[in-house]
Amino acid sequence: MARIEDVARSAGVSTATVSRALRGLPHVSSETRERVREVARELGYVASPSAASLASGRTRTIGLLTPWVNHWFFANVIDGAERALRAQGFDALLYTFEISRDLRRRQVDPDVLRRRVDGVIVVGMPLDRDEVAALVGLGHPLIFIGTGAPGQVTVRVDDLRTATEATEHLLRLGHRTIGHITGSPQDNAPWAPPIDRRSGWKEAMARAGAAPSPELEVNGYFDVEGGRESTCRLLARRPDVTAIFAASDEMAMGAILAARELGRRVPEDLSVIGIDGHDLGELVGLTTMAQSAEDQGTAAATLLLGMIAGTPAPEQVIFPTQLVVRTSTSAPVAHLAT
Amino acid sequence: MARIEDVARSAGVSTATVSRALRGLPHVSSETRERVREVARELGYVASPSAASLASGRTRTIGLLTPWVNHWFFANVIDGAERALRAQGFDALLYTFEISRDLRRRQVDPDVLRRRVDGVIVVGMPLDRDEVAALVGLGHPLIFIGTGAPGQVTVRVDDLRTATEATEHLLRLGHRTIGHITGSPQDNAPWAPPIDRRSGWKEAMARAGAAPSPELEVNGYFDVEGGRESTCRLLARRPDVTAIFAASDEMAMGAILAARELGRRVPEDLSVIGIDGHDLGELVGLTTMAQSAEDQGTAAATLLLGMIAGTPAPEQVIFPTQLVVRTSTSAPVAHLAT
DNA sequence: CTGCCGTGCGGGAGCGCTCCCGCAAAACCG
DNA sequence: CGGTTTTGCGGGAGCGCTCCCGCACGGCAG
Repeated sequence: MARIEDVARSAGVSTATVSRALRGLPHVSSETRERVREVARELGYVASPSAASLASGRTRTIGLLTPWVNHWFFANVIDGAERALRAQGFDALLYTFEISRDLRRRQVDPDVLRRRVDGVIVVGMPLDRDEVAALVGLGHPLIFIGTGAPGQVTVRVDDLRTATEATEHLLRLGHRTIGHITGSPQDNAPWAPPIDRRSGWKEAMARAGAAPSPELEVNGYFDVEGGRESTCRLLARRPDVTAIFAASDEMAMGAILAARELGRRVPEDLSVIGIDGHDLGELVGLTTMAQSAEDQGTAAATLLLGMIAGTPAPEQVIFPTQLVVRTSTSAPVAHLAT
Repeated sequence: MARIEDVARSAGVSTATVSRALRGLPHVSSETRERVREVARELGYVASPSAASLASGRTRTIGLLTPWVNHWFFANVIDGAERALRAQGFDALLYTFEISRDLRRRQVDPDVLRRRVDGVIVVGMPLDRDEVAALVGLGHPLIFIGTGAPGQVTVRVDDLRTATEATEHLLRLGHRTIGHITGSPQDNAPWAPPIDRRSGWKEAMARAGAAPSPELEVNGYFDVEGGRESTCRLLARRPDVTAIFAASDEMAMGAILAARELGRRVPEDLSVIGIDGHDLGELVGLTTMAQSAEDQGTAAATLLLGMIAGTPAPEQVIFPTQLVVRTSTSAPVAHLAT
């Protein structure tokens, strides 16, 4: 396997010049650069990343921390981020931290990242104060997507407003008793989407004079099964609920599933709206507040690479959400009748 | 930041002993090992991966090559693989190679992987002969999931049999004119799932005396939109089709969508079966041949780590698929009538 | 008692780059 | 035209590990 010295010898220059030539640094004449490139190609030379990292202290690698990749939001964010990183010659190192219903999530261990990455993107994962401090302690740029952290650069949507609009869509249709499916009871980080989404629902309800009672709130844990099961509980407790606003499309789909099981027609007997713009939303006619996860991934990656290059980044980048009305929401039957 | 020498000095031993002690190698007394560990903890010492890689030639990193991560199969495989890798202290480096309908997929460039990984997992991506040769040329263990390559270790399901069973399920219900949604016309690698799945359909049809005419075959490109659109084409061409076997759940969901648009009831006017066991299949009552993508990812990772450690691996690991009957398949209406 | 092997440990040569410095020659400048 | 900067390039000291080799010492078989 060719080393930089082989290229240097073969091109009749020093290793320093080969390094400069191949990396596009200045202080190399264009003829020399071309000759070095040619020789490198002939020898099939590829610089050793380990050696380069060791010598330079830079790894050209970004750590992607996420609960899972098999959920719509996360998969799309990662797809977008990975592509943007690769376009700039950076590698994406994946670390998952499964969040399950019962088990406490494994702590983020900064030691694993130490000297291994030039920056970190945290995707949709609320971190406690110590974890954030540990990541900051790595001394590399850090960026959050979806879930933020105080004082950290965050790419996200306006959760409060998005939730407000979703709720108002239902209110406008004439619903008064609107249930809300949120995440886990453990979601209590003040900078986490479920909190803001619940607040948006509460505020919109209160403003409309509809009481956002705690009875109308259930935990759906951000997955389909949680949405289904929590909807069953909600409807048993409050059969008068005519509409449900779920904090994610996956939970909204679970709600539709539950309605079907309970013999409630959607939207006639139960309107359902979610947040995300899940690919399969169309399949079930799900009305939703759509966001672009992929764009957020791309933006975060680009921002992070900028920070690594020394460009100051804005503390918040807010992405838009858009109401997409399909067939899972309508006026309540009672309302239609009058 | 503490270096190995700091630990050595502080513990009163040589760097060689620190290295041995911390990595659990023999020829270190247990008292020395404990002392070294203690000192390392106090100093917050973490070995530099770059330096270790450079010196040892091993990176403890695995390359994951996949078209995308935002598709059910791929996301779940990657989730499973990443967890298994991490459990053994290996890192997962993600490389996506978007396969789109029009654009030719970007070639796999082995140079990017060179000296960066100790092994490679290719997830559901048919590679041409040169690409396989290039990856083999890296000199590291290589393993395929879903899509194989001749002579390479592959983790997959029995696509031929799975397709046969899916088709036979429809035949048993009384269907005779069964359409098939396959992938892209460019799928021609003989070791790729779409090919085997089509063969399974053809064979089952032929065995049942139902002509598997090319007219019954459409390209769905393995996504929801492709499934929807191709189903519209198929039903326009052959309105007598009473059932569709799609090579993936995502395409099957597209087929259901199309049926709905065309005013065909599922399953009364059109039965649909897919392959995968997609999380959201239940939502639309999709009958499917379920497989566990996550288990395949875990198995591949475990196998690969074994190969790195020198354990010989079987050339094929076949995972089971299981018929899950839901509400998207039934006897054809005509059949019911008689 | 002698020879041999296993254990515990240290010395130090690499691994393959990057980057600081130094130097000559060319370019620039009033 | 002399001085100053810029450009092009080489030398070589690191970067922080791993691993080969050598050495001392104790146990053990013959």
